[in-house]
Amino acid sequence: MDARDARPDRHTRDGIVDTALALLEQTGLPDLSMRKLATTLGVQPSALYWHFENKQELLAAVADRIVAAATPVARGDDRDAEVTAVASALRDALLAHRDGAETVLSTQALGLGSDAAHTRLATALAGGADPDEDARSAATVILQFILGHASLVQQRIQAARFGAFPAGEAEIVDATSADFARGLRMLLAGLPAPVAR
Amino acid sequence: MDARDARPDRHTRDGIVDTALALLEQTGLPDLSMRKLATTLGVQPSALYWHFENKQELLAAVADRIVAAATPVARGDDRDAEVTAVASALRDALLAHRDGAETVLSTQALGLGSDAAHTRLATALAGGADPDEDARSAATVILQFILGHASLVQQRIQAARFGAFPAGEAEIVDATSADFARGLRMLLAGLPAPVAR
DNA sequence: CGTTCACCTGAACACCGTTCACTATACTGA
DNA sequence: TCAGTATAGTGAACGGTGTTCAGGTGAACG
Repeated sequence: MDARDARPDRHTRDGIVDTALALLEQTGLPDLSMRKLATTLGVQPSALYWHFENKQELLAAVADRIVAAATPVARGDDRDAEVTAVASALRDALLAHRDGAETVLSTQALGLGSDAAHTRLATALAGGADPDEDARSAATVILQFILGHASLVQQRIQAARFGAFPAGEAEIVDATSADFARGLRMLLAGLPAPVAR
Repeated sequence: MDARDARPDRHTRDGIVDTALALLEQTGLPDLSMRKLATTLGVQPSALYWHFENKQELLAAVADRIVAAATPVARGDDRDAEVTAVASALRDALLAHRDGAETVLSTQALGLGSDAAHTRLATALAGGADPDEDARSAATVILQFILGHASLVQQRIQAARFGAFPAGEAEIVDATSADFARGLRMLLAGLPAPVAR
C-alpha cells in the first residue's frame, strides 16, 4: 500500500525457492504448479521463466535447498557414530518438508559424485580423511538406502493424510525411525572395522 | 482388416496394462498420458475410465505387474544366498522397465506389509519359516534399499538418455550392480548369524 | 537524453486428467 | 421373439497444466 515499496527489490531466485518450499508444504509436490507459485508471488506465470529455464530447474533448486538444510553435525568420536549422525541429519532434512524425498529423488540432485551429501557421507566414512573409492562406494549405498527409506516413509504419510487409517505425520516418522536406525546399523556392520582416531 | 475381428475380444484390464507397460517403455513415466494410452489402444480417453477409476489406479496396476515379474528364484542353500537371490530378482524386475522403480515407488504398491515382495524377502530372511517381527523389519530395510538404489540407477539412465554424457542403459545397470551387491553384503552382515538348515 | 538491461505482462498453444450424457453391442431370462 | 440389463465405448466439454513469445515498464548508466 505504501508508495515506497512499489519496487523495493524484485524477486530473486532464492526468494522464489523460499516461496516454492512454503507452497510445497501446503499443497504437496503433485499440486505444486507454476501457476499457483506465480499467484502466490503476485506475478504472472511467465515471469518465473525469466528466473528459471523450466519447472524442472526450479524443482532442482528446491531440492538443493532441502538437502542443504541437512546441517553438518558435531563430530562424534568414532566413525560409526559420525556416519550415523550425518545420515540422520540427511533423513531429517528430507522428512522436514512435505514430499521432500520425492522432490530430491525426482530431480537428479544427486546425479554424480558431485553432491554435497554424498561427499559428507564419504568423508565421514573415511574417518574424516579424503575418501577413497571404497568410502565413496559405501556412501553411495547408504545414500540409496536413506532416499528409499525416506521416500517410503513419506509415501506412507501421504497415504495417511487423506486416508484409510488415521496416523499423524509425527507418529509415522517416529515409528519408522527404528527401521532407519536398524538399516544404518546393518549397513555399518558390513564395513571393515574403523581405524582408531 | 478382416471383418471378422470387428470385436474379437474387448479390452480388458490386463490388456490395457500390457499396452501401458509397452508405452511406458517408449515414452517414460512423465509422458505416459491417458490420452496417448487411449490412442494406442484405438479408443477414446474416456473409455479407460470404465476399466480404471483414475490414472493412479491404472499406474498401480502397472506397478503390480512390474514387481510381480520378479520371478521367485530357486532357493539357495544358505539364508544369505537366498536373500540375495530374492533381492536381485526384485532389482532386475524394477530395472527391466523404463522408470520401473519410480512407477512402483510412486504408487503405494508396497504400502504396508501386505506386499508380495516384502513377504518373499521376509520369508527368505527367516530361512523359509514364518517370518517373525525381526525378519519383517529387516525385510523392510532391504526393500527400502532396493527401491532407493533402483530409483537412482534409473534416474541416471534417464539423465544419460538425452544427456550430457554418453552411456548405454546396459552399461549403467552393469556398472551399478557392484554397488548393489555391496549394499546387500553390508546389510546381510548386520544380521545375526543364520540358523543352519 | 537515449540506450540498455532486468523484470514482468498478457495472450496464446498444445496438452492434460476427468466427467457426463448418450449410444451400440452382447447376453439373459420370460 | 422380445424386453431388459450389463458391458464397453463415444464425443464433447471443463478446468487446469507447462511453456512461448512479442511487447511493455522502469531504473541505471554514459
